[in-house]
Amino acid sequence: MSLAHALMTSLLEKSSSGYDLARRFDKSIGYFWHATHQQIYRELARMEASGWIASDLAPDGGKTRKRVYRVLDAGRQEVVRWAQEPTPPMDMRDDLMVKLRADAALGAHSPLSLDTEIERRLQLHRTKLVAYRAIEARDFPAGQPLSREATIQHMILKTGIMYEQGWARWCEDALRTLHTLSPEASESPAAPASTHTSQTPGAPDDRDRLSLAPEP
Amino acid sequence: MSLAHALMTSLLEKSSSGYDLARRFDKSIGYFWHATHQQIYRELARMEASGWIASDLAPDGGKTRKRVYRVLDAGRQEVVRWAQEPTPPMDMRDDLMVKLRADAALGAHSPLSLDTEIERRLQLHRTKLVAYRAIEARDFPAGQPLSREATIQHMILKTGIMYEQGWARWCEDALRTLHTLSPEASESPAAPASTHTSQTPGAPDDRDRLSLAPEP
DNA sequence: AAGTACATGTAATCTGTTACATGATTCC
DNA sequence: GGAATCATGTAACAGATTACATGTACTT
Repeated sequence: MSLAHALMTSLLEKSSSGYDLARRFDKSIGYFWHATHQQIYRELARMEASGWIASDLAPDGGKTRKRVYRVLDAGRQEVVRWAQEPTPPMDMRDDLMVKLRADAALGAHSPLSLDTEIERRLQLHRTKLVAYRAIEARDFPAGQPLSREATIQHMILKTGIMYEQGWARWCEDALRTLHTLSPEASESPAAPASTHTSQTPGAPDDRDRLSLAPEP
Repeated sequence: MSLAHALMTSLLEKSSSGYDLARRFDKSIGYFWHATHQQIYRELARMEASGWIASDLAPDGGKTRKRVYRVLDAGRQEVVRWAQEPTPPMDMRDDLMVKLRADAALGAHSPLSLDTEIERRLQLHRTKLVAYRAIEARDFPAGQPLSREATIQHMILKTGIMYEQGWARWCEDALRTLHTLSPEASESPAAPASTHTSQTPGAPDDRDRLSLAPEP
């Protein structure tokens, strides 16, 4: 979550202005985590107020308003502190999961045609995958011994590859499953035409499929 | 993002009060997407104002303040509309990625000991994986023909399994990589003791490893 | 009688998004 | 000279997080 720490990490790699930082962020960490220039400027101002970073005017003789930020020692220490505190893994929070659940809840009557959306997403994931693989081939040629820094960066890149590949495979799988489902849409032995999901009141049917309660 | 739609989906599956919804959400969709009771109450109020849902007092004769929400037709239509509009895949935005980059940027001098954190995360992912697999065995026994609804729910569950498995594998891999790295921490051919990352000013070294710029 | 779980909220704060504003510089 | 892009910001709002508040019902 902490954008400040992500920005400082980027500044540790290279001191730069807000604008440059925004561009660099977009092209590196931003592939995992997008931030607008607004957030970045606001956060830079705050971090400077906290004494984590400092800025100098660009060495272009005042031609531009550019201000170059660098990480101070307090900032460096803060990054170290933060890096060592445990953080929970992110939720996957993907709309597609909810849409699938909605599709299941609404039943075969309402054709949500999620396959179009999944197809679209498949293309997105494949595109990213190709891009990542190109970087891998360019920056981490096989067989070469890598420095500590490069090894870690390669690790990060491989995470992106794993992620996109996982989703691409998932999309393919989902499409297959949906296609086996749609032809016999109205032939399945589903409950006939109960438009509303409301149970008979008083019946405490709390046993959802997919709920994570261990057997009582 | 749209929490409202996620909540309506849950209400479509079963009408319930804010409190119950919060609990159910936590145990189903919440495994992918956490929401606090605050968000839920606020959102319920808004959705009622929009005419998407309506509430009745619980059929317990006013003993409790419980209000049971159900989805109205306008809400149902809104879910359908939303389900068909394209949504971008979520960022992965995982702090671990940034921490790894920080580790690389700070160099081998500062021992961030990320392996402890990764170990911890590995346990979390394994725990979830076990839980998901238990549900799978309970609710989707192999070989049984499933209804349309159950098939979709199984799909969602398999996504969770894929996700946790992917991260668990990643953690194992990362630990191995880090362990090959740490013994010879100071023997690698790294740049010697340049405490600051700042380049000689004027040298526009914009060629970050791991940046996604296609060859110029 | 005291404590836990139920049930619903207000308020403050922080993070994220969108729109608008402004002036300088570089490219054509 | 006009357009694009560089570079920095203000303002307003929407969404999420955390802390606090309040009262009832069930349990021991």
